[in-house]
Parts: sequence; C-alpha cells; structure tokens
Amino acid sequence: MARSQSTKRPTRIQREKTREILEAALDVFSERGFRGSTIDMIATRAGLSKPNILYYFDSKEAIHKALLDELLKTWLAPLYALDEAGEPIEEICGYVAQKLKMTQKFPRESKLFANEILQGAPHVLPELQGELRDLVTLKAGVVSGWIKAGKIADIDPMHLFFSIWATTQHYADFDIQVRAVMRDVNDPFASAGPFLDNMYRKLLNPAS
Amino acid sequence: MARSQSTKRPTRIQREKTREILEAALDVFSERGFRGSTIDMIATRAGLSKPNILYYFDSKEAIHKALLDELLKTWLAPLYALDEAGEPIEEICGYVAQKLKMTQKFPRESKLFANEILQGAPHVLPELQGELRDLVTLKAGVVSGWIKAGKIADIDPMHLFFSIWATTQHYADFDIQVRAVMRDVNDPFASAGPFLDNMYRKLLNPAS
DNA sequence: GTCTATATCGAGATAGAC
DNA sequence: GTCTATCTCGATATAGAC
Repeated sequence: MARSQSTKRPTRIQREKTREILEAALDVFSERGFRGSTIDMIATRAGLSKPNILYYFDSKEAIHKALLDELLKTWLAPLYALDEAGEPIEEICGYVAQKLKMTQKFPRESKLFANEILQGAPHVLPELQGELRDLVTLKAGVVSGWIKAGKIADIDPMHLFFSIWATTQHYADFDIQVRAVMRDVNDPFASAGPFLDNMYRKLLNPAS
Repeated sequence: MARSQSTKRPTRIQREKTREILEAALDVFSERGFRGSTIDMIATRAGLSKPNILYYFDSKEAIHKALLDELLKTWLAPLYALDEAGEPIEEICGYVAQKLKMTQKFPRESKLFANEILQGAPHVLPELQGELRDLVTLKAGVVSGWIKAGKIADIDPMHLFFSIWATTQHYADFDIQVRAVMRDVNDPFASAGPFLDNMYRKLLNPAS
C-alpha cells in the first residue's frame, strides 16, 4: 500500500500519528519558519524517526500545506460570525475580543500565518484573493450599512479590519518584543483586552 | 591583506561595493527571510560572484547582522523625537504619521525586522531588552505625565505604542494580504493615513 | 509500519589561478 | 580584487532489512 495520504480509510492509529506529527510540526514551523525547520526537528519532537515522518507525509512541504489548510478554516470563523442583525458596536468589539482570545490561545497558528504572509503567501495567495477577499468585502458592506444607518461613526471598514488584525495578532507574532518591553508583566493579554475594547468603542462611537 | 571588515581605511570603491551588497541583501532577506536566502541570490542581484561577496563579508550571517545594526539605528529615531514639551495629541499623531511614512518608504526594512522578531529575535534580543525597553519606558513616562495633566485620555501608554507599531507596520509586512483584499486600490497607504489619524485622535481625546 | 543506511543535492565557505 | 573549481556539510528523500 502506498502512502497513507492516498488511503481511503485511515485507521485510528494512523490518524493519531498524523495528528502528533502535525502538532510537532506546528511547534517547529511557527518557531523557525518553513525553511528554518528540518524534518529531523519535527521527528524528534514527535518522538518518531525521520523516515517514519515521511511515511505519513510525502514531503516536508506536504506537512506545511496540511497545517495551512487546517488553519485557514478556523482562522476566518470569527469574521464569518459578524452578524448584521446584532448591535453594531457589540458585534465589532465582540469580534475584537474573540480575535484576541484566539491569538492568545493559538499563538503558533498566528505565527505560522504571519510567516506565510511575510514571505508573499506562496501557498495561500489564491485563498487570500478568493475566499478572504470575498468575506471581507461582504462584511465591509455590513459595516457600511451600520454607518449609513448612523449606528456607528463614519470610518473605512477595510482599514478597520486591518487594524483589528494587526493589533490583536501583534501580541502573538511580536511576543518577544512585547515581553522585552513589558519585562515584569507576565500576561500582556490581560491588559491588552481592555485597552483594545476601549479603543474601538471610542473609534466607533457615532456621537463623536 | 585580510578581509575588508578589518581594514582601517576602506577605499571609495570598497565602500560602494559594500553598499551594493547590502542593498541587494536587503532585497533578498526581506523577501525570503534569512534562511530562505542564499548568497548566490544576493550575488546575482548585486551583479557579483559568490566568492566576491565573501571577500567583502566574512559570512552570510555577517551581512545579515550588518543590515540589522544599521536598521535599529534609524528605526527608533521617530520615538526618540517624541517631545514632552510639545502639544500631546499632535506629538502622538505626528509620531503615527511618521511611523506610517517610514513604513511606506522602507517596507524592506520593516519586513526584515518582522522576520527577525517572529523568529524570536536571535540577533537583536539584547537591544530589545536594553535600548528599546529603556526608550519605551522613558516615553511611556512622558505619556503618563500628559494623562495626569488631563491633556489626553487615560490609556495604557505601552499598549498605545504597541498598537501604533502594529497598525503602521502591518501595511508593509502584510502587504500581500492588504493588496489581495483591496484589489482595486493601488495605494493602501493613502487611505490608511487619515484612518489612523482619526483613530488616535478619538482614542486620545481627553473629553471622552 | 518502522528502522538503519545511504543516495543525492543544494548551499556556505575556501583554495588558488589570474 | 575577482574569478573558476572544489571542499564540506547538512538536509531531503529513498532503499531495503526487519
């Protein structure tokens, strides 16, 4: 039988090992980037041998691609959830809070994604130009509707999303710098939450 | 004579070639990261041969370090310029504008720095924990003074700086994503400027 | 399915001619 | 100072025993 990649019905053990490899690979790739990582590092962290890794995945690139595909599915979920029928400011501030929570809970995923984009998105450019663009265009329309209805201040919806992504993911992607500056604060996320909530409430307040 | 690195008086030609190599290296490193770049790529872009590069620099790492050292000097200049005696809101919004302008003018430097931090700052961690931390602590004190004097709203100064860095550098570091989303906008920076200026004026307004 | 051993290749760095 | 040719090493991927 060929590689498990082409197997129709993976056994429970196969699924578990695949999961363990992806888990180890996420550690390594997020810390060192794709080219800075070696299969040996992944193998060591997964407690397997190098050829054994290549029994489950066709190549180093295949592992990387699998991680990115999985990531994109969950990464956009909070934005999909932005609800036109909800209370505008609570919807957007709720989105900010959820994005920050995801960043705190999944810093490795955030770094993996940042690395990919920084290198020019060689693996996910089509998804950015397709699914992401469509989703952002759709939700920017929702925000524009709120603005026209006078429910929030008049701001550029796209830049609103960019600023939310930038400010939240910063705490994972640049954590070394954040920690270097806030040396004696052990949880930067704790104070980042209220800061960002306050910032976006002021930005969106229709009265100002 | 040994490597030019140890030469006391580099000739004009030596300085020019060194500059050309650094210029080419900045291109390559910012696009592909340190490990994704090869000396051959740098050589080709500089119009030189591989061994010739290694005549001017001891190693690939030495080129990278030279770029980072040079970068740090100019990167912090705008923050140093934040003036306690100035008008608070204009000082901070001026800093935002300058940071955005620097990001627009030096996107390669921004990406080089982002790559370095994302990988855990292997080369500049001491500078982050030293010079950067000291500078930010100092300027956070200035901002705190403005808050106590009632000149700006009560916000966390450190998170203010983080948000400024994140929102401005985002347009260089994640430019592929920004361009994918804003497909038919040819200059995202043009609209980002007013958006950020408005955002920080609202955030800092002491009346709210 | 999992290992040891190995083929192969790319890239950093050096030797030595010019 | 600059080149061609080469050494060397590390890493991906494969062969083949168990």
